[in-house]
Amino acid sequence: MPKYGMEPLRRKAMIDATIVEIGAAGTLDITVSQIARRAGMSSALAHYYFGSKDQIFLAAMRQILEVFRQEVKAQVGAATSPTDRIRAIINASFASDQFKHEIVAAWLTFYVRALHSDEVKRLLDVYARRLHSNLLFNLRQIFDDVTAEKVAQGLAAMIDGFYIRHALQDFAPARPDVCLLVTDYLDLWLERKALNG
Amino acid sequence: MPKYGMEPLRRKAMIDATIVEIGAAGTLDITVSQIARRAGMSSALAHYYFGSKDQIFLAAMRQILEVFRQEVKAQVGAATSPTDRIRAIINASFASDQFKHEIVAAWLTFYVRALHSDEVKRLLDVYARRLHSNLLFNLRQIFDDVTAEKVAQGLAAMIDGFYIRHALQDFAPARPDVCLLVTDYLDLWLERKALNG
Amino acid sequence: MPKYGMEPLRRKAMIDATIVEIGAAGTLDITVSQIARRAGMSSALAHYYFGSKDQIFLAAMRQILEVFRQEVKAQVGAATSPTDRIRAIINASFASDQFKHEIVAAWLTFYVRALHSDEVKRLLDVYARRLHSNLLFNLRQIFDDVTAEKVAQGLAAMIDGFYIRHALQDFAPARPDVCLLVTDYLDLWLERKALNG
Amino acid sequence: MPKYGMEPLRRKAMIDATIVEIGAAGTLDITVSQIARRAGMSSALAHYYFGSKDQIFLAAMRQILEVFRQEVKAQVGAATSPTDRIRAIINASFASDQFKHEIVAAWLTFYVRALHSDEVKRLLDVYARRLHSNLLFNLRQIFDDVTAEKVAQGLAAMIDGFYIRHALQDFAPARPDVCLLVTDYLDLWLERKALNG
DNA sequence: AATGAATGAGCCTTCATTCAT
DNA sequence: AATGAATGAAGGCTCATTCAT
Repeated sequence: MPKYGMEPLRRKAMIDATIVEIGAAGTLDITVSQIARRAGMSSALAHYYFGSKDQIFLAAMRQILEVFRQEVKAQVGAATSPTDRIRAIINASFASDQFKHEIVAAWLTFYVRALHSDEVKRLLDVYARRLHSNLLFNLRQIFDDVTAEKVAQGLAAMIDGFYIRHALQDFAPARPDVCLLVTDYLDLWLERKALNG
Repeated sequence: MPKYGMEPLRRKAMIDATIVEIGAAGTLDITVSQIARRAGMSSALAHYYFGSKDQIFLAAMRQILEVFRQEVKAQVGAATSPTDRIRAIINASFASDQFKHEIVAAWLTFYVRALHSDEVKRLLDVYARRLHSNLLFNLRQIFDDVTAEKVAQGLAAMIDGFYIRHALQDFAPARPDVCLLVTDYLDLWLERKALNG
Repeated sequence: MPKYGMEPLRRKAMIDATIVEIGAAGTLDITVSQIARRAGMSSALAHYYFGSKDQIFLAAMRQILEVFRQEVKAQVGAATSPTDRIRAIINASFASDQFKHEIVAAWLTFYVRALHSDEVKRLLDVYARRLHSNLLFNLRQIFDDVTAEKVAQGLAAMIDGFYIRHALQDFAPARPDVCLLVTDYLDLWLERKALNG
Repeated sequence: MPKYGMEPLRRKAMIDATIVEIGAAGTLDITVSQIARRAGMSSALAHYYFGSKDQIFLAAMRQILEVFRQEVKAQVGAATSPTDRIRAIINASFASDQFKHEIVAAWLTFYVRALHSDEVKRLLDVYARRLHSNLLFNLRQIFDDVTAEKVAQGLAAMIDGFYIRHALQDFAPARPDVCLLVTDYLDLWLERKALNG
């Protein structure tokens, strides 16, 4: 059954299967065979295309980060003011795609993996820095530099926090409420600014 | 050379070793033998006392949660007003003991484990609910119920968010700054309340 | 881009690549893919031409033996007396081509392979018998039959012995010295014969 | 079925099984499982005791070399003159134990392994150097230094050569004849010396 | 003629767990 | 109480070989 030009399809299938499998299992303790089976191929073929289990995971992570990047880009692109752009970033972070069970599970497992894999840590860092500079750039058009930095940190922490709580706690607020809460954090700062001059 | 009354000491040694080992390895992918070696005993004995690897991890987690509970209790007990008590909870969450590398690593790994272990999930839930009701109880003495709930959610998310960022990002703010940022979130709400009457 | 009449070239390329690869790796533990890559083709094509890995090795071995046969033939052909012909055989055995690292490695690995491959054993046997009868034929013109047999055995053993030592030991004598030592063995017998009448 | 104090027995069993298995298979391409099965244990236990396949092979090789060393020591110890001691070394090299099929197979495979394993090469080197200095020491009491070196090289080569031929060729001379042939090489040199004064 | 694609079989190694002492 | 001994089960990875194109 070998066919030509399968590489991109197989790679895509493996990456998707990896994310689904992590979600289903809730661990990185999943075997290459499991993933390959779900992707409809032999584990040998998975190695043929990716070289090693590590590379499979990295590819999956890259895709998740890339999809997220696109989401942010799209939402931010449609906004016109700094405040709107910040709200767009927040919304993108909680976009429904990102909030699917398996994606959140994947994020979490990647976080853990970052603790002892430099490659994974590097990838996460890229994401974190991009988010940070993105927020900071827009916040600086509203607040002074020191305040902007504070708000950026606070927003990022809140986003990550809700993300994780959503993954783990049944009584965590639902997506729309989460968006409102984070957006409201920005509003609180805007109010303080208005108050203090 | 077996001795009497060793059980509690052995268990304690294993639990401590588990936490240290998780911190050192940055994964839950550590073997019972590794832990046992660090605790100065054979892996067979570890099984004798705990029954299974799962139970070892659960015991370690219970200890971490218990230590945290004590920390909160102590700090909150010393406070006299609702606002102070909330600040005490925040401070306790970022107490230096909790912020040590290995503890944060352990937390993270437990989060992941919660994704597919009901037992772990239950334990985490207990912690989360306690924190939540603790915050809520004090916030309700300041804000109306709806607002209190919002602030509680926001605070909890921020705490978790900073916690994780601290574990993973080199450029995350340091402990004192983190405390200030979270406390400031409470202040923002107090200011809004003062403004709106 | 398939071409006509490629078969002999491809086969030759594979055989040469096999010998080089064995020399480079120092084992028979080399993969068909490695050889094929070095020969500039796909492993699938290698199978197409040779059928199996075993056949590839056998072909390589046949070539080595054939080259050696030619070498002996050429050198012996130029000699005119029995003594000279024997010396020619010795020289041919240590001809510089035969003494290259990869060839010696290949010989050694073939020896081992002979232990459990009848086909390989048969090939080695052909070589050994030819060498033996070659020596014996000439020795019989100098010595009585019993002595000739002894000298033939001794010479063959010495040749093989130096061959192997050359492959494995840093302090083994160099090629010219080896030739002298083996030739000298013949001289020792000639001297004894002269002495005893 | 675990019992105490099994380590030495298990190690011995594995080493013996390794040699037997190499002999039976005629390759180093034997699996740890095969060896372990022949030694009556699980492959996991084999790793428990040796750590890796490589270590198993090295241990087997060390034993073969050690047995050979003992053999030489015993035979040489009983001799009284330099000539006798050299003859003893020759005899030891072809001692019946050393000439068993599986031992010869093991030697050969080790030779090959030496081509790409420094550890194996080192072990073989130790053996070769010991044999060489052993021969040289005694030969120097008979011949001048230059001649002694030549004879030592010639003897060593002959020994190795017959060894290998014995392993591979059906028509190679039998053990007693081999001994005589090699010893005779020494005699040829003694005769030449007597002749030349 | 030539190759990318595909797989089954197998190997080394690790590990949680149990058992005899 | 404590441990060395022992194993079954699995997992990642490799490779000769075959198939579709």
